Amino acid sequence: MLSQKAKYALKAMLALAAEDDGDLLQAGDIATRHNVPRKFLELILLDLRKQGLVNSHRGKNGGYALAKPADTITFGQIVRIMDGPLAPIPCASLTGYRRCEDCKDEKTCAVRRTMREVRDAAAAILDGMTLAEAREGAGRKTPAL
Amino acid sequence: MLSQKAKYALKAMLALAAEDDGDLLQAGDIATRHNVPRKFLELILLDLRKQGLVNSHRGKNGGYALAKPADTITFGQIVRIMDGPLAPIPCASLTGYRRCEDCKDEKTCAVRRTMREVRDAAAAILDGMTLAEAREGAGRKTPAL
DNA sequence: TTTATCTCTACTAATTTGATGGACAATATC
DNA sequence: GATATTGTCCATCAAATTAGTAGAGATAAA
Repeated sequence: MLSQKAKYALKAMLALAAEDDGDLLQAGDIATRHNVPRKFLELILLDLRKQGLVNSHRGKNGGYALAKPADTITFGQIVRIMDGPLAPIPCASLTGYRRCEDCKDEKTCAVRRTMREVRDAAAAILDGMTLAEAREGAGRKTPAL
Repeated sequence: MLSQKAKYALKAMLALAAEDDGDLLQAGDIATRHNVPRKFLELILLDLRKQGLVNSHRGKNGGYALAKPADTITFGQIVRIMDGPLAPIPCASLTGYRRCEDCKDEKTCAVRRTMREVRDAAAAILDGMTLAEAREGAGRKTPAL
């Protein structure tokens, strides 16, 4: 399950991706426009900044902007920052591998094998989806003529 | 994330699938062999029985067996019983659709579109994996000669 | 100096998860 | 029929996670 936090993060990043390069967007604006609790969103943006996905500017007329081009930021990066590894089970994770305490033989475990497939499929989709692509697909900032 | 409950359920169903048809396996046996807390496993098996995936027999020499052929029971069925819908987010679910409260326009929502893809990919894998297949892949009951 | 904004820490209420314990019901065997 | 064994069912519980909220402080523009 995707947490609310991750969902809000994706929406916020899409909102930032919709801005012209360098334009700042304020937490309050994003919160209002996307029905996200404001203080909660601030925590999320803070995380995203610490992970280098957004830049922030304090003080009057402050706000946030993407730290990198929209076609270099993927859903996968954002989801992992918020919710951790994509794999349904830690023993099937690449980025957060952890052995199952109760597992007798990992090599032949059908659960693990199958969940690895699920992980790979999810990773292919989420790591392949950039903010830029998502923005195009969703309809442009300036509606088509 | 797959819950412990779902993981245990998959392991238990695989254990039952490894038995010869009709042979009963007791909760205690499964629990011991797969390092699953016994009472917790009983709850799981009860759920699986209520959903028609296993049969049970009470009293001495009682136990559980698959209610249907192993090639007609999928990981998808088991996981849905334990953890609910496969979709990462309810608005992308087929079996458990629920609108996002905060969503302005579902049709153009890139988060939803992408999570639907993830759901479809996961469903394809999990609904395609039967207990029979998993059993073959994992090595047979009687080791190869 | 004022005001608007991000930053950071701490806290909390509700829910979910992962169990455990015990009484009861059914079944086989002696 | 008594006894041992097994599933059924209900209640409870501790720990973790989730989804926020509150408020003081830092920074920058006007």
